Amino acid sequence: MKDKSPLFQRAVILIRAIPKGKVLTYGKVSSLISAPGCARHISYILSSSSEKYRLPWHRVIGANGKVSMHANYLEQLEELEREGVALENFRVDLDKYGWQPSKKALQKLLKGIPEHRLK
DNA sequence: GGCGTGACGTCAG
DNA sequence: ACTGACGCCACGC
Repeated sequence: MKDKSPLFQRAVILIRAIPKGKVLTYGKVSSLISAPGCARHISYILSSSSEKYRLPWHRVIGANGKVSMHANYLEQLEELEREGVALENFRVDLDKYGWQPSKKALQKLLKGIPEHRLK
């Protein structure tokens, strides 16, 4: 994906803003940046650019709080536990650890970055 | 410009 | 609660 893409930029900013000890799901990320349905794309961003942009990629998990299986998922489990996120059998309690940014905070974060134009 | 693909989501059984 | 089928959509070949 091009780094210029609004979808990409918004995703990167949002992911970087996830507080320590909190998590977001792929679907939540996509809807928060006004690109619902693009959950799969979030995964692409993480796998391709988490190093480059120093993303806290371990704080992004699948629906229902389930950690996705990927090359570094073991590292992800360690990171989460280190931040105090309890894991029970590859799962996180979203009610407890799910991040819910306020509308205001969200606006501030994404200020100046155009929304991705959905088809 | 068509076509397969993915660190996903949802729903049925 | 778990599994599989199917839907999804921008990217990249």
